[in-house]
Amino acid sequence: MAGDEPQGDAFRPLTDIDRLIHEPARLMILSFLEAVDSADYVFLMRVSGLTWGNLSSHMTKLEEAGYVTVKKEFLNKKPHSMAQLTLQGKQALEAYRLVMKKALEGYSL
Amino acid sequence: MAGDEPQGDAFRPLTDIDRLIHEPARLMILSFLEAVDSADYVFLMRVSGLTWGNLSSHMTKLEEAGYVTVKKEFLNKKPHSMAQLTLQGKQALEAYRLVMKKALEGYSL
DNA sequence: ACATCAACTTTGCCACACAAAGCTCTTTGC
DNA sequence: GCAAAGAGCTTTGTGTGGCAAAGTTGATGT
Repeated sequence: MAGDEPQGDAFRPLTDIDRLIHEPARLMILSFLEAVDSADYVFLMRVSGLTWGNLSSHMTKLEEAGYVTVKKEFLNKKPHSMAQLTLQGKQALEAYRLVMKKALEGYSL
Repeated sequence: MAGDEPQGDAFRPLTDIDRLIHEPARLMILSFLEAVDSADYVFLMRVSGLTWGNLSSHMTKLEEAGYVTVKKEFLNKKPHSMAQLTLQGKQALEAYRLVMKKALEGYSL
């Protein structure tokens, strides 16, 4: 009795897409982190155009999801946050890309 | 003085992506409508897996944005809603796809 | 000493996605 | 022929969440 819906449910890949990655700001951040492997908040802010507040909250969410790790240290007596993509984050990003690419192809009936 | 940001602002296509289309349910609906050119709510509900309530509110938003037109008539004494993608909707969808595809390529620095 | 700036975090608000309830007709028991 | 059920929606309610504004903490000018 698996699959309540009669049929055709294989035709909506977007229904359970990863909302955490789907948010544009976060997709940007993850993509950048994938490219550079490690970056500090100042760089991420510059490159993403986010404010400190938004960047901070997005990073917290990504960290809680286990998609990034953030190392906070003091660099010449100033706080400094370094972010890095985790394996889990990389895999989630890949999965997201697959689903999204498929959805962007459109449906040819 | 155009462009407050020093530079590099060409490197974030996602900042002003169309949020109306970015919503998965709506992207689905628009994609389906593009394929069939015209569909009723029952079909859209089946194919998208949305509830009546959600479909209704999403369609209202799409209509208000001018992305679809909805014609409501009585078919054998029952209400019947037919939706159709507008030119504006088709163009917006195309623009969305371009931005999103670019973003999914990732950033090679 | 006071203000300012850098690097954040926390709080507050507003929009919005989803669910639950409501609404209007029609059809189906009984 | 009348009540209950169902089809086809719309409206209301509610919780999540993104963004901005304010707050925090310490170092650095003046």
